[in-house]
Amino acid sequence: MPELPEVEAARALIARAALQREIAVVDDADTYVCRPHAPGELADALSGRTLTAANRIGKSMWVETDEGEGPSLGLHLGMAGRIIIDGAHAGDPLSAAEAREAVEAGGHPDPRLSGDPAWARFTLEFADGGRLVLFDKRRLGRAVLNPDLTHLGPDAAEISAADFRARVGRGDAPLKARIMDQSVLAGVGNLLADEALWRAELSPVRAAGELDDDELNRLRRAIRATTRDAIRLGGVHTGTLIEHRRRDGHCPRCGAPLVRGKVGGRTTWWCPEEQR
DNA sequence: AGCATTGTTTCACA
DNA sequence: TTGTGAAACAATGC
Repeated sequence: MPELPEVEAARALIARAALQREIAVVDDADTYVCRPHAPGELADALSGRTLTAANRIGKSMWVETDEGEGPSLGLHLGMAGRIIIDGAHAGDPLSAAEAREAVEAGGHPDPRLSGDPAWARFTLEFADGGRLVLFDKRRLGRAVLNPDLTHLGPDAAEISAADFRARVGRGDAPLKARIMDQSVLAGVGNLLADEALWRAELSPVRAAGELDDDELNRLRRAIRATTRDAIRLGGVHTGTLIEHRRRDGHCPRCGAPLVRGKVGGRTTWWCPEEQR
């Protein structure tokens, strides 16, 4: 589930709990998660270094070492990854209820994390004995050295209104596919897209190039608001539409039956009455 | 048992 | 050349 809000929570966790700690041991044995690196390459590059800054664009994170003197460590949570540092975690909440619990608990203790070493796909063990773990049941997360982020568009939470209109408001592709294209705009995933389009009352299937300036501005505000709320409430799953779509299948605002279809190759829910 | 799944990359084809 | 859509990737959940 990690989309921009979950990744931002993971980045903040790293910034809060992992910086200024010397790396002693690195487990990079999972060659799929660490592809294209060979086992030992990340360990050789990172051992003895200290993490000094945690950054993010969209769903991609990179952590600097030794004030930028050392290699950077790229981290991606993929479809189901989370970051765990000394037992605290962020990323991939499995449900809205669990996300709320995690926020209320503050320290985020998670019973599922005890005794599941098989799902620790990449580990930094610090000299003080603590550890940072990329925990990922589905193994689609990544840990790489010096990640190439040049193909990413501006972060969805930071982009200016003019830049947003210029980048999103063009092309024949469905609007939803356009805002999920990470080279156009970085950070919007399947659930955040549905929620933001519903809030903006815009149809996911309209051609992106057809939107006028007012509609594009409205969509940008909806993406920002949805992102902000998701960070505050504990994740994308706390979205209003997201919580209603399977439960009763009706629009939470007007009560019309929601439509379920495929847009841009992804399952999409929307209100045919309000989203035009 | 079969289908769906939050993400990204690759490839076929317009 | 651009850009769209499907399939593959790994593994789990319903």
